[in-house]
Parts: sequence; C-alpha cells; structure tokens
Amino acid sequence: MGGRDFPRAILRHVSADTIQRPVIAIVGPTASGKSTLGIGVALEINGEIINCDSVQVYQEIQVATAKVPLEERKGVPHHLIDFVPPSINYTAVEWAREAAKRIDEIESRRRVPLLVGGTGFYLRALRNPFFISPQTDESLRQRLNTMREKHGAEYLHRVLRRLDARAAAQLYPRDWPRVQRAIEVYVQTGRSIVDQKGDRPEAHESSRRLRILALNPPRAELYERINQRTEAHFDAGLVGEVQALLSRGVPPNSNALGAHGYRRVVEFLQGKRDLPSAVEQTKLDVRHYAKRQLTWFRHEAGVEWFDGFGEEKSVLACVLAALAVGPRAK
RNA sequence: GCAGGGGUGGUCGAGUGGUUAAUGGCACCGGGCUGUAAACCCGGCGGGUUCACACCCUACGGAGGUUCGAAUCCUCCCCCCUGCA
Repeated sequence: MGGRDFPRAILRHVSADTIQRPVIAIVGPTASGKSTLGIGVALEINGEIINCDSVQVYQEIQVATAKVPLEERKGVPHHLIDFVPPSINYTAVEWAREAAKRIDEIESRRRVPLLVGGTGFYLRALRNPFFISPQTDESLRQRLNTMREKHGAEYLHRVLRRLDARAAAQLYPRDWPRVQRAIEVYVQTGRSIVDQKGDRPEAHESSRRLRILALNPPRAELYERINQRTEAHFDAGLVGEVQALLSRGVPPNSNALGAHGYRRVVEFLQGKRDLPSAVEQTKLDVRHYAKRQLTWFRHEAGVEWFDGFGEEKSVLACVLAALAVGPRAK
C-alpha cells in the first residue's frame, strides 16, 4: 500500500560515490511539498536546485504553476526554471541535455545538484536517454495535427499502418501523440521507430549517483490540498493572466497554455465551458495527474519513499537521515 | 387538498415482466508511457469464497401481493418536484 514496498533494505550496487557525491532527485505528486523539501535539503547539504517540472520551465505563466517565488527560495539557486518562452514547446530531451550540463556545473562548484519536480518523463530522459532522433519538424507536426482535428485520431493510425505497420500494431488507434510521433520518426528518418527504440545512448555519468527520493502523502489529504490550491489560483487572478497571455499572442494550443489551470481557462475564454466548470475540471485534472505521478514513480527503479508532505519537519529529518546513511532502495 | 411527474448501485442517468449484478457518463482504484508527458492511452469498479471454470449473498424508497419469474404489474405507506387551489 502506498508505495513503501521495500521491506528489506538491500544495499547493493551502491557505490561509495552515491553516498559521498550524490545527485539527489526529489519527486512525488503535485502539491506534495517537493519544492519546500527541496529548499530545506539544499540548505542543509549545500545544494542547488534544478527544476524537473515540464511546466515550470516556461516564462510568463505564473499563477497556476506553483513556481517558488524568488523571495521564498532562501538564497538557494534555482536552475532551468522560467527560461523558455511560452510559445515554444520544450521537450524532455532538451531538458535532459540542459540538466546534465547544470549538474556538471554545480558539481564543479563543489555543490550538490538537487533535481526537484514531478515530471517523471524528464527524469527518465536523463537516466535512460532516448534514441537519437531529429529535432521535431514543426511543420510536419502541424500538418498531422490538422489531419487529426479533421479526421480523428484513428485516421492517423491508418496512415501509420500504411507507412509502418509494425509500429501501428503496437499502438492503440486513439493514442494519437505516439501515433504522430511514430509517423514523424518514419517520415524524418526513413526507418521504423520500433527498430530505433533500442538504441539508447549512454546516460550521463551522474545518473549512476542518483538518489531518487519520493514523497507519498496521504491520498485524501493530497486531493483536498489540490482542490484548495486550485481555488486559490483562480482567486489569485488566473483568468486575467490567461487573457493577457492570449492577447499577447501565446498560442492557445501551446504546451504552456495546455498546463493545468490554463487549459480549462482557455476553454472558458473561448466560450466552451462556464467558469465554475473550468474550476471543477481543473481540480479533477490535477487530481488525476497526481495519481498518475504516483503510479509512475511507484514503478520507477530505485526510488526511496517518504510518507507525508514535504513541509513536515519530520519528513525533512527522515530525508536528511537517509542521505547521511545511504540508499536503502533495492 | 386535488392533478401530474418522480424516487435505480459513490453520483448523474438508462432500463418498464425473463441471458439484469442491472446500458452509459462521471467519481474512485489500478496499469502503460523511448524528443508534445501538467500530454495521451488501457483496464477494473455491489459484497464474499476460489489460482481458475464456478459458486453464494445482498441490491432498484418501505411493506405486502400477483406470477414459474418483478427494478419493471397491483395495493397501502413514506419522501421529492411541478401545475391548480
């Protein structure tokens, strides 16, 4: 139950380096207090934080992102946060590349890198790099998006079946992001994605020294917190912020405006739903997301779990104790 | 008080005598995830026993009744909504 499924603390394959020069990752569901815990840990161990959240990378969007304001960072440097224009669609691979660089820089200053954020996919891109593939072809992607909007997801799957039947066979027809990706890979490289997936490049050296610490707060309390935080975002002027972003020309279908909170407000402003339903749907979106994050990290290898919220003093204490002793993960 | 409509599983809502533990949506739970990942998709979902085929129990406001058989028909009772008073 709840992810603490490592009864035996089997210490194996743990190098001395992992204990002496760890790269720490603090993960967990949204609203579990990762940022606070991250700052707390950083202060204790001379750390710097690298954001590992796919939405906090964007500039300009603010109220619903849960970015820690500068004045609350207690002097701990934060990297890879607030640095991508909201109309750009940033990717996991780009993040992983940048993160690796920052890790090196931070360590060269004799400080400890602390990856903080809930995007498991980003972390995986760092630990198990994806096969090398060309940069996204935005015009191709745009064309595929248009096709899907016109004819539906299944239509794209049929297109893929003609191009690359093996890839199509492995994907659900409605799973359009992966179907699109498979088409893009085939068109851009002339080879099936299934033949390339195994070609994973060597991971950055530091990922062997990774300590992944995950927060596991009580589910009901987490959900309650999410609901309240969502209300707070709306009270803090979320709608106005979205209006401003749209009028500034940020595309309504950009990644940034697809983030929780933003997406539903865009729909509201487009007249597709009323305000109360935007609020309720956002709460739901975020709760579902939190649950998926839990699922993700539960199945990620080598995760060390901590029950409770990151703001709790006792949790910080447990984390610091664990860092002093060494990994207890399998 | 009279007339009409209605009370279904956590919720909304189908079903109007028989493969009905009861279509479907939502919630909730679980899972997947190789350059969009705060995206996208898949599965489970009354309870109990079983590895499993299977079996048992409890369910459609309440109590009776009709019937081989009822959520569905009849009677009485309770509650809700609308119209008239």
